[in-house]
Amino acid sequence: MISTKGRYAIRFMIDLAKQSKDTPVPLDETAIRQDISKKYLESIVKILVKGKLVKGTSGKGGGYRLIRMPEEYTIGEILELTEGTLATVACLEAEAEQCPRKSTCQTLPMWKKFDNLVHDYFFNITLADLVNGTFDHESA
Amino acid sequence: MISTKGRYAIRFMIDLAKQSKDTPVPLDETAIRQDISKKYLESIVKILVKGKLVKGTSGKGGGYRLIRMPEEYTIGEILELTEGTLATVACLEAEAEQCPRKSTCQTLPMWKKFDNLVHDYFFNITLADLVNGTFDHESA
DNA sequence: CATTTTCCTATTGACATAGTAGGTAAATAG
DNA sequence: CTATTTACCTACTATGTCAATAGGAAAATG
Repeated sequence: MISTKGRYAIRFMIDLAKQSKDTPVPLDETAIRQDISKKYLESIVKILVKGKLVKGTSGKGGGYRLIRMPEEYTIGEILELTEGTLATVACLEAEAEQCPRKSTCQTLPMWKKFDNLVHDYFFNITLADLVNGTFDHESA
Repeated sequence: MISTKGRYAIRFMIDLAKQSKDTPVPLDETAIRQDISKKYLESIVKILVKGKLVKGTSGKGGGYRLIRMPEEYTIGEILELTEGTLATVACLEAEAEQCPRKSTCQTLPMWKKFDNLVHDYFFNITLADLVNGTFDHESA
């Protein structure tokens, strides 16, 4: 399950991509436009700043802006950063210790293949795809 | 993220499929073989019984057995039952109320397509695939 | 009737989710 | 230089789920 953290983060970045010409976009505006609690969105944006996906500038006339072009962000990296991991089962997480059943486990191949599927899906969608609505057309 | 509930349920059913000739398999044995806490496994199996995926018989000589042939169970239905849902985002859950942003949401198509992907994946794997290790060979 | 087994209810500790509250620091406009 | 706007930071809370554990009641067999 993908939580609001990841989903709001994506919507925030779409909003940035659409608004920002040159000037940074204040959080208030995005929060209102996207109908997300400002305080909560703030905590999510903090993750994006730390992860160097967006840049914030303080003070009057400040706000947030993207660091790269929308085409250069994959949805996968946004989700991986905000959700902590994109791994779908515990035994495939990066920090997971080796499972003793690993060599004989009859379910592991299924999880591995699934994990690849998920990974491939989200790392092949860019922020630009969502902004342009390109995605909507190419999908079934 | 798929929790132990779903993963243990699948392992439990694989175990049943492998053991059961005619006699029911007691929970103790599966718990030991699969190295899962008996009491915890019990709570998961209860869900499977209620969902009519397995049948339990009490008393001496009792235990659990599959109701159908392994080929007739999909992993999708096991996961959907034990995990409660296979929906990957809240707005696509069955009980979800209509999102007001639905018509204009630029992320919804992505989630929908992803949801279909997940659904298709798990509903096209049967219990028999895992038991036979067929899955292992056909996968990358 | 004793034993084995499932079936049922309740509780627990740890953690995550989805926020809220209240402030400090930076930058600009007047 | 000061008021205002904005990001930045720490802490708290309510609710829920996860992964178990505990203890017994009911059913079935030998």
